Amino acid sequence: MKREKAMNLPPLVQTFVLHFGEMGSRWGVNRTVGQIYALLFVSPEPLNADEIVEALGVSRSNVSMGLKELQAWNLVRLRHKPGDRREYFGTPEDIWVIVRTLIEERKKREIDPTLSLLRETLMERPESEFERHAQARMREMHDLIDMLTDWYADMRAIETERLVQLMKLGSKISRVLEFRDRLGFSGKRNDPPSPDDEERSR
Amino acid sequence: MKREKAMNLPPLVQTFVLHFGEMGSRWGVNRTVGQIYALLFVSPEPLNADEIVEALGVSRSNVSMGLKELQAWNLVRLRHKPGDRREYFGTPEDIWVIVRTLIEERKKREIDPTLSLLRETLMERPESEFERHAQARMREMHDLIDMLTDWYADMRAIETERLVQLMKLGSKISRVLEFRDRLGFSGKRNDPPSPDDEERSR
DNA sequence: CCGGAGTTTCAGTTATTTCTGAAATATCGG
DNA sequence: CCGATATTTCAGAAATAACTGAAACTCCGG
Repeated sequence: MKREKAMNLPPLVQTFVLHFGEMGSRWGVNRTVGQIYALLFVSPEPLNADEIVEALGVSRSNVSMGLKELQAWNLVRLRHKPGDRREYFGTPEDIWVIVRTLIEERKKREIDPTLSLLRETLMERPESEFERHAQARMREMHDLIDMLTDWYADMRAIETERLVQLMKLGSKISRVLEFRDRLGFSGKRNDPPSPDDEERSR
Repeated sequence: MKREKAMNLPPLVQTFVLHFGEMGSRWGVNRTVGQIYALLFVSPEPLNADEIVEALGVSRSNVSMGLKELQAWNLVRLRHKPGDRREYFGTPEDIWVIVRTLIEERKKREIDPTLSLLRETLMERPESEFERHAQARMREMHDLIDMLTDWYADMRAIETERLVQLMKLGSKISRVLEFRDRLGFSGKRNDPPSPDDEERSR
């Protein structure tokens, strides 16, 4: 007597999986994709597609598509078991890897296209007063996004342990600016002096 | 001869508006909402609902709902013109206000509900080995999100000018940690000494 | 408290997305 | 190369979300 079309999971896990399903839409993936990821995330070992079908009570093809999408997001790791042709799916052990990937992929989907469009649009020549103002506004947006992505690129390069330390500092970090100001730093420290140290010269 | 059901905008603006419409879905709003916001953002002065209808070629009621949603996001400012009962809509002048609002609202919609659920779920007692592992995994997620939101709360409190300075520092900021380590800081500065400075304990 | 401009609500339609089952394709051991 | 198993594709069905027009409501001046 195997129950079809219904989830078969311990209550704690089911709650979590259902929640991720609901949130999925807000995160730009569909319900099934959210559920699959939640399941893989909490699972002690990698699962194959049929196990996911069984656990979530959705169609095999749906799972296949969901896994494909998760792979496009770089969010799953593919594993193989000896003597078993089936593919097993898991999430990265290190949750920081997951977070970094999520941010990277969302940036790619949600920020980069707009940055490109803004760049292109700012090349055009305004033909009216309205366009002139619009372009000025777009430049503001472009410059802001540009700065944020530069900053992100810098942060991404910092290793996790150090990043955590920095974040723990919280707003205390801004005291570093007080130092700079008070001591009249021109921005050199133990690097060879670089001309763009004070302000980023973009 | 007024054209109905079609956009009537200068090319540059139209490109921008259409792009925001398309991106809207990735940003968790529908096409019309994205278009309305793009239009308001580049518009030199606030617009009333009918002007938006005219510019975008969508129905009056659609604009009404879109504006309502934008208000729920705190992304529009309501203006009134003397001797005119109609409401005029605009975006904040300062683009940083917009970015801050966006981040705040997305956090509210995309992060906070999950954090709550995790908190609740972590109160439960696991009934199986699977649940035990799942809960451990959820705790990892909870602690990470918790740290990130703490950090975010700190950053939010920093005024924009200073935040920009900090971001411009980029990865150079992490040298502040080298100082700490090299000088043997125990983490006190003008705060009371805290035992959890090296590793997190929260 | 009436008239009307302005706005919102909502039931129904249209468009879009998600999901499924069946068929097609791929992969591997023998 | 065959047969068995695993996976993907895809056209249509089901579910959701977006959009519209018409009606309802609000607010104000007179």
